[in-house]
Amino acid sequence: MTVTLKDIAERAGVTSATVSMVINNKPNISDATRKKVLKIAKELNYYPNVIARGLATKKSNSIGVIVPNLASSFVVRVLQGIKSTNRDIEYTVQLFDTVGQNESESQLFQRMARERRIDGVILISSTVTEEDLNIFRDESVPSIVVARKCENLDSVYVNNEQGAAEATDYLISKGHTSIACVISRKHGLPTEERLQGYKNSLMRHNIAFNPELVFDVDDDTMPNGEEVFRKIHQVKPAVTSVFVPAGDMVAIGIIKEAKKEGLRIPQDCAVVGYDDIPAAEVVEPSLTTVRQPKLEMGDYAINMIVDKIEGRESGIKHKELPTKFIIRESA
Amino acid sequence: MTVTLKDIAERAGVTSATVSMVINNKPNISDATRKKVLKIAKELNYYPNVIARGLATKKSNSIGVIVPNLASSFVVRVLQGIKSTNRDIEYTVQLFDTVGQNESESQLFQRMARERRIDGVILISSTVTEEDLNIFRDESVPSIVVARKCENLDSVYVNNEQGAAEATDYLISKGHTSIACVISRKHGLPTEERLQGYKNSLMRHNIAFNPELVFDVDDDTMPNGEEVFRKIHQVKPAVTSVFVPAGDMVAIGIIKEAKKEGLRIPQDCAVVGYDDIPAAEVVEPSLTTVRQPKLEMGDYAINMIVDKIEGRESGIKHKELPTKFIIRESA
DNA sequence: TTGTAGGCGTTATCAT
DNA sequence: ATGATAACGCCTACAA
Repeated sequence: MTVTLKDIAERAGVTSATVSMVINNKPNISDATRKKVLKIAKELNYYPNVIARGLATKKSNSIGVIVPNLASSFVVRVLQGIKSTNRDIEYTVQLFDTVGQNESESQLFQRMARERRIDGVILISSTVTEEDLNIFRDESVPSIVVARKCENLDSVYVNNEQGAAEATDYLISKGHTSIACVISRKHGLPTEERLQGYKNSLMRHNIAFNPELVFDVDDDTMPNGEEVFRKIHQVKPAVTSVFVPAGDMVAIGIIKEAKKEGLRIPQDCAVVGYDDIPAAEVVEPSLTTVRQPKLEMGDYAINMIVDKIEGRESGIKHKELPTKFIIRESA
Repeated sequence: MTVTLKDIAERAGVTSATVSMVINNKPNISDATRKKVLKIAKELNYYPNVIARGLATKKSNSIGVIVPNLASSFVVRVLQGIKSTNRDIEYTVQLFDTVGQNESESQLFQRMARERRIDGVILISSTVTEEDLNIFRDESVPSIVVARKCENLDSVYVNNEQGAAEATDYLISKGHTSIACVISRKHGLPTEERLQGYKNSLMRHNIAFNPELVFDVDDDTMPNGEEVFRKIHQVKPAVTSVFVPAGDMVAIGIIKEAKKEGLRIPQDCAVVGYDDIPAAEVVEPSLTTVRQPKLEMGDYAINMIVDKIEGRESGIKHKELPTKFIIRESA
């Protein structure tokens, strides 16, 4: 049988109100009853029913994390950051993904908010539209978006422009002037920022931007990288390096295909990826890439959202984290 | 303002009881009121408060997933399986990990159950003791354990013995008689099973089991693989192949180190891993390995737990899934 | 310092 | 077919 406040109250000879106050560490309780109540609670192995508590307090004590796709190692890594910080926090994490769902992120969010399932949400998604993000602001549930800069919503993101510029700078410093750029257009804003960083770097070094050196890919997969390199390889005069904001798996595919076609990396063609996934260290030559501080983003996001929920913060906050350029062998 | 049953009831000129019945699709409601109520609900953008509902029905409509460590790609993959099946299911997934926590899996489970946070739990963990698992059985909340065979609890797992035997068989069929085996003892039962499969295979082929060819490693990381290969390389007479139940990252480390020491893979030393992680395709030569049906395990687990929660299943069920031997270049 | 009483939003059991 | 009413377990004024 499940034990409730009332059970404890009866045994202790007090009312459930008193027991409640003891359990919640409220002041103005005599030491004697406090001790007695706690003792009995322990004996009975009492745990408060969080649902009843939630109804009374209008809090669910849980935070929703909405992710586009658990298959993405980026997303998982941010989630790890969230969870490991979440350790010391009394909120439960509810996980939602939207891939293959008929509900959009914002619809899902709205429903969760209205159903009072969650006290706040962290949205990890680069693909929502600005318009959709407005729904997040309109609900009375705090939310923060990760990996995407966003004017009128809390957000934590990296400086993609700078990360991409740094990578391009590096290639240029190695003497490259013909640098292909492989992006993933459907990933929206971050892609644009990275592309801009690439352009900025070229411009700063007086290298003309050539739209024909920009290649588009659908997803961050190895086969896509292999395929795109075949196209890159046909460009005349030959490019000597490839920067791959689309992601490390594409970059790895490019390396594989380039080697297969007899090129030496990085001598004949240098490659720089984006993300720093585990496989980046495995491929040969190992992949030079732009690392995003994923754990830190998760960490910051959960702290921020808790502060919001508990009213310690108000107003819109933005946190920009730096990328880190990881030099390995491929460039 | 949040809209409740009562709000709808007032506008519709009925009581909240009636509205409740409409919302829940109960029979014996006149078409007229049903339509009217639904219309108003829609206008007001009503969503039921799941917490209040939970209190009344004594159900939280959520399932806990307890994982040892989100850093493990195995765990994440199972989680993916859970989530993608979870799509069509009205249960919410709450994620808990226990790494660095002072609560054990079973304590956490007990608390979640008693707090009525969850209607059922999926435990992905190979490291809990049999004893601890008893706590799971004792609570009145259904639970299922993934990746670990377990007598008196529902479970879904792979036939590790067979998977390991198959891998070993393959190496033997390639003419190897001196096969090192790299395990991770701290991972308990599955490790033992894999080791047993390795032994069985040797025995069936009349090859003496040599304990000195068994190496232990702490975690599934590349550096651990590199380190252990240095030891393996010192064995005289030289081994010609390595089977790595400890996991693919260790196997990849072994390949790297072996190449560094001038060996050709698989000619001088064949390597077989365990898990089939993404990087297995990336390493050169690509890694022959034992794939576990992770998505399927997740899929089965969530279906099973929902069936249990809803009383469609009772009694202890076990599901054994087959491993799949993936032949690539490293063996 | 403790008890009383009402409410949180739903569901469910009886009546009507 | 619908309405009253009492749970569900906890919290929180307010009263004593």
